[in-house]
Formats: sequence, C-alpha cells, structure tokens
Amino acid sequence: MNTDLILRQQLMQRVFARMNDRQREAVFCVDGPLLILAGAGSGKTTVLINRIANLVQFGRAYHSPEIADLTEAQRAELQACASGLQMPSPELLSLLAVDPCPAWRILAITFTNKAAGELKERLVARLGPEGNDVTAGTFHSFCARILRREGEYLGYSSHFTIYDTDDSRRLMKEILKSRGIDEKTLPVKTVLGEISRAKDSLMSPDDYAAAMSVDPRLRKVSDCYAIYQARLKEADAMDFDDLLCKTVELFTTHPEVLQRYQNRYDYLMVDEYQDTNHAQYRLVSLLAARSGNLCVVGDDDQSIYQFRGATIENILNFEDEFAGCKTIRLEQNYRSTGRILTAANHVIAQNKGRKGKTLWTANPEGEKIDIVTFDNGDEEARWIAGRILDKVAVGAHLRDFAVLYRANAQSASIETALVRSGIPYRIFGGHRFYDTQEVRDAMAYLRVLCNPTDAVALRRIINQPRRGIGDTTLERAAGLAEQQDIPLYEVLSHADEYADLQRASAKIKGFIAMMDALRDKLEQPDVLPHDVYREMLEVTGYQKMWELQGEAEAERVQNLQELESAIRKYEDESDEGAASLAGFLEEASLMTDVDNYDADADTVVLMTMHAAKGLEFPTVFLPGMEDGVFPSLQTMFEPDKMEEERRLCYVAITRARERLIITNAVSRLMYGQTNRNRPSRFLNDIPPAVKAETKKTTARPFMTEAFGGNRGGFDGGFGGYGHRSGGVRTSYDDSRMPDYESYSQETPPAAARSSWAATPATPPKPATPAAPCAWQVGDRVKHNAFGSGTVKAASPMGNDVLLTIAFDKIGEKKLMGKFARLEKES
DNA sequence: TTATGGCGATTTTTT
DNA sequence: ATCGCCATAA
Repeated sequence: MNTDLILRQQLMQRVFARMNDRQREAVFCVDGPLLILAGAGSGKTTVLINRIANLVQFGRAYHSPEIADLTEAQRAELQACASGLQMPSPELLSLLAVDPCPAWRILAITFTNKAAGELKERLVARLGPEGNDVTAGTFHSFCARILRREGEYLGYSSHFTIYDTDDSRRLMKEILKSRGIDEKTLPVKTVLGEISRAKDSLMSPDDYAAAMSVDPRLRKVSDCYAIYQARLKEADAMDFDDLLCKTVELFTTHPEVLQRYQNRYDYLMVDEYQDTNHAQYRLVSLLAARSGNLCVVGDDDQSIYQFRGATIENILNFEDEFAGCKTIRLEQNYRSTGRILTAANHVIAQNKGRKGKTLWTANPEGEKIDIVTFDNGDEEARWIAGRILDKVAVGAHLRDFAVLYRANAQSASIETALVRSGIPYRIFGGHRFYDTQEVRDAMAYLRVLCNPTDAVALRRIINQPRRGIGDTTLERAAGLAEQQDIPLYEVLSHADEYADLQRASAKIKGFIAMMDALRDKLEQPDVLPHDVYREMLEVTGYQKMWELQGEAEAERVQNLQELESAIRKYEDESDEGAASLAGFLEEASLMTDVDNYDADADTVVLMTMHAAKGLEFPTVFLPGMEDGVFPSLQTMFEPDKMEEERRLCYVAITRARERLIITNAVSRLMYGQTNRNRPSRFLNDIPPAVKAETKKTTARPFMTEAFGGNRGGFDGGFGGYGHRSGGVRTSYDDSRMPDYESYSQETPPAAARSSWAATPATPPKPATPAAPCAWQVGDRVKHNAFGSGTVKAASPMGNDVLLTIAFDKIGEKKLMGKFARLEKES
C-alpha cells in the first residue's frame, strides 16, 4: 500500500519531469491559496499548463494518502511507468487520480486575449480536446460573458454595448457641454480618469459623492459621474471598467448568482496578478470564496500598470488576505543569458518595497550588453537598421529582432530608418486598425443595428456621409429625448411628430427607414453578419463617400474591406450558426493589438515596452535610453512613478534572450523640439563587467576633457560628452550570434512539446531555398532616398536577397531586395 | 449646414 | 509634429 503511494509519486514526478523542483512544487500544490512569485522568464506559463494538467489528470493525488487497491497487473504497469519505461494508460491514470477536476470546473484568467488563446492551445496540445473546456479568458472577456447572461439582474439587456475609451470620451464631452462646464478648467480626460479610479476601487456615483470634499472641481466630477452612468445605462452600454465593477455589483447584490459561479469553479488561477486592481481583487475573492482554491501568479517586479489603477498591494498582501497561503518563488530564468540577467537584477535591486527575489540562470554568460551613444536620434535609428542587416546577412531572421521603446512617439525615426533600409517590420500600438476613423464609423453603424439605443454610435454616424442632419437638429432631438426620457433613436423615428424637427424630418425618416431595413435583414435566417455589413456599406453610401475622395483615401476603403475579412474570420471561427453580429462586436471591442502579434511572421517587431510584457526575442534593442525619455520626464521627480519606471526597465531588459543593445543619443528631436539628454540613470546600475560602452559621436572641438565625465546630478543643459575627433571605434565583436540552444520553456521546440519523458531534441533547421535575384552585381540602380548607385554584392537570403549597394553620394548601404524600392537605371 | 483655415495645446504606458 | 477646436465664410 505504502509502496503504491511512493510509486504514484514517482510516476507523477516523471510526468512532470521537464520542470524544476520549485515548479513541480507549484504544480502539485493544488489545495488552498497559493502565491507563485514568478520572475521574468521563469516558465510560469509552463507551470500554469502543468498545474491544470495535474488537476485534470491526477487531482489531489500527489499529497493524498488515498489510493485505490491495485491488481498485480496494474501494479506492474505503475512500476513500469514510475521507472520511466512506458507511459501510463488512461485506465491507470484514472485509477491513480484522487478527486480529479473536470476541465470545465477550472477558471484561468490572463492579462491579454492572446495569453488566454495560447494557454488554451497548449492545454489542448497537452490534454486533447478536453483542454478546450477550461474557461480561459481575460478579466474583461470573462466578466462580459457573465454580464451577457446575467445582466438583466442589473437592468441591462443581453446585447448591451461595450464602450471603449473613445466612446466614453465622446459621451463625457457631451455631458460637459450640456452642463456648461468649460473643458479648459476640467478636461475630459481628467474627469474620465477620476471616474475610472473610482470604479477601480468600486465606488458608485453615490459613494463618490459622499466621500467628496468641498473641492468644487471634484463636486463637478461627481455630478458628471452620476450623469455618465445614467447615460450609459440609457444606452444599454458599459465601459471597460463597468465590466468589472458591474460584475462585482451583481455578485454582491445577488448572492444566489454568485453562488452559481462559485459552485461552477473548483479551481481558480489568475495570471499577472501584480497588474490587478481592487475591483479585480474583489472579483477573484468572491469567486474563490467557496472553494478556497485560488492560485495567483505574478511578479511584483513586473508591476507596470499602477498608473491605470493596478494596486501592487494585491500581491504584496496576498499572504495576509488569504489565510494559510503558500508561497512559491520561481527564480530560475530559462530565457536570458547570464549577463542580461545580471543587468536586470542590478537595475531592479535599486527599488524599495520588493518581495525580494534574485533571478539566476544556468544559461551561458553570453555577450556583453552593448551600450552605444550617438549624436542624434536619426544616427541611432540608422545604426539599428544597419546592425539588423549585418546580422541578417550572417544568418539571423528578421523576427529575431525587436525594438522596444518607452513611448510610441519614438517609433517614427526607427520606422524611417527601417523603411530606407528595406527592412520589413510590424509595429504594435500607436494607431490601430480598430482605431481608424473609417473602421470606427463602420463599427458604429453595426452597433446601431444591434442596439439602437446606443446614442454615441448613433450620433457618430447619423451625418456620416452628409445627410443634412446637422448639429442643430441633433441637439434638438437629444433635448427632446432627455425631456421625455426615451432613447434618441425613438425620437428620430417619430421626427415628423415634433414641431422642432419638421425641417429635417424627411431626411431623418429616410435615415431611420434605411437602418430599420438593415436591421430586418439582420434578423433573417441564413443571412450572415458580413452580408449585412456589406449591404450597410452600400446602402448608407458610407463606402462611396470615401471612394469619391479618390486615391488619397484609398487606404480607408481598403480598411473597410479588411473589416469584412475580420467579420468573415469571426464567422469561420464560430460554431455553426453561432456567429452573430453582436458577438463580433464584442470580440472586436475587447481586442487589442498585441493579440494580433504573430511570432512566426518574419519581420522585425516594434512596440512599446509595456506591450512587450510577456514576450521574448533573441535580440532586443532599447533606443532612447536617456533621462527624460526613459525614465520619462513626467516620472523623474516622483519616487513612486520612478519605481514603476524602473520596473518597466527591468521588464524591457528581461525580454532579451541572447543579445541586448541599449542605445542613446546626445541630442534628440521629439515633439518638434530638439533636446539634449543625459544618459539614462538606469545605465549606472548595470555593472561595468557586463556592459560594453561605445561612443559613436563626432567631435565637438569647443568641449574639452574638463567637461567630460558624467557625475551624478544635473549640470544644466550640456551633458558631459567630451570626445575627440573621430570618436571611439566600435568595439563590439561582430562575429556570429551565439550558437547555444535556448532553453526557453515558454516556447519549447515543437518536437519536445508533447513527449512526456525528457530528451528534448531540436529539429534541424530546414535549408533556406535560394531565391531568384532580380538584381545582378554591377547593375545601376536608383533609390528614392539614397539616389543612384551600383550593386556591389547580392547574397540570397530566405526568399529574398540582401543587396550591398554603393551609392554615389552617400556610400555603401545594405538593403533587402524585395522591400527596397529600387529602380533600374540604364 | 458645411468647408476651411488658423490657432493653441498637447504629447506614457492600455484592458 | 500633430491633433482638435473654433471662428468665419460660403
């Protein structure tokens, strides 16, 4: 009997053999509250997957004294499996399990949709179709699902609309205007920020009003909050924050509903716990209150969203809040080289109030961290592009490179340099597809079809294209709606009955009739959402409106087509007959850019450091490492913000697997102004032993050595950059990239992924086929930025060719043949 | 009601 | 540098 228990433990150790001791401990610890402090790259996703797999396959078996009686044959099989000779059969598994948990009773909450998708994918790879039964989603998507089902308890319909920040802004603008509040004294974003903070901490408009001081400005905010909520309600709409706090409200006011969800889920897991806010904490506590099985994973050092309401206290106090909590630290990093990790550790060590954690790695030390200084941002950007081409020339993939910056505004110069070098890249953040005017308008049409009471959407499109229904008319109609407490759409439907609307009533009725007809179509069976979308573009004249603008707005027409593809894609991915327009709108409203990140596409990646959280790249560039850029100017004098900034730096550094290249510039053009910045203070914290500093700056004769040397503190204006003519030669080793295998557990090699016993084998890289080359050595070519030149060398690479071209004016450049827009010159 | 031009203010991060 | 607001003119 006792030996059976030991054998079972041995077998389980084998099944989860690919993990280290601490990780396995987390996997086997299934009962009660568990805090996993997972350092960057410590394989926390792997732990989550395995922990769920353990719950489903073995339940509480590892620490349980119970075991079924085994026959001799079964014991023989167990013995064989325990010594790694064979894999356990399903029969044996079910015999060994103690209280296994059906997948559908597990809830996993992640930070992004992409993370949730990945989790699902890997669970299916591990558990088969049953993996799909795990509820995995973001807080927002999970709450949205609950509210669609249960919203009626709170007076919302099942097809309520989700307002995004732009919708909220429009609505608030209207409110401020109607209340005669000058936007200069009380900006929209200030009001919305206050409201958002209130919602994060679960304060209703009444709570807020009650807690308010006599500050007249905050009194106004309080009024606006109340009106804002009322207007949302009238529009059958919720904003992002509502999704969370309305769910909490639902659970606290309707215990019987809460109980249903508590009973449904036996095990809860929350990823990125350091980025949760108070409302999210409450939600999780409520859901886990029955089972008590709450596992949160997070890293206090990677908390970078406090600025938008995340409270690090959630993680710092977890052990106090949840009695009997067990804490497990994952400190072995599988991602980065030793030097990169050393740098990260030293940077983060400067922060106070940490849980305390030092990452270590068994990975090779790796190359030193390059720190390169330039005269200006353009030089910096050009060098980065050149460096990428150099490495691609010796076998690197474009997708191996990421450029991570503090603010989106920094992307422009990098983009220019990449375009000039013909390097394909993808950029995340900044203007997104769903944020373009035309896509938002088209979406607004669809929203009005699904939910006519959505006043923000209605006002957005009613005169787009021009229908002669202007502001005056709309203001009157909105006034009437408010007076009678009915939806704007309702007033417009009966426009002819109001004296005030006589003049425009024919036009209004035409518009309403058109929308009603489209809505009828929507309800017909066998009509797919994209059919309705297409017809909408047609009959509303919206697409025509852009087409008439000609070539200049061609991209907008393209985006409208693209939206149709997105709808079709949604239809394809939905279950037969389950694709509804409302469903698409919901998915789209909770979609973010990073969700679309495709690690396989072979291009360089540009994104903010925030957006890069959770991702990793072989080579990472961190441009703009200057005080005032990173750390950003508005954080430099506030200690709390400075700490968050430092954590962001830690996150950025730990994205790199093999190489980290940090750059800065003596002077930089940003927001239309040229600034001279000192090198980032974070650089001081990186030990000299792991960094290789290089100056690529030109002489400034009027400066002497006396000005050189950077001591701490501000020296007003001119930072100390004294260099002799010619600068210092580059010193970095230009040989090939390190060739060791990367041990990343977050992305195991495909071959190793499903095999249960260790011996991961990396499949050999397929040879890259030679591509036909449009350019020959000796050709004369013309480039629209660099002018004329002669092709000096052409080496095939992937399905493209790397050209070295000697330009007449500016010397030699390396360009990718497919992407550089070259013309032949006779 | 719509189109245009000039002006001023605004630049962190985003589910 | 870019965006959004406002006033003015058509």
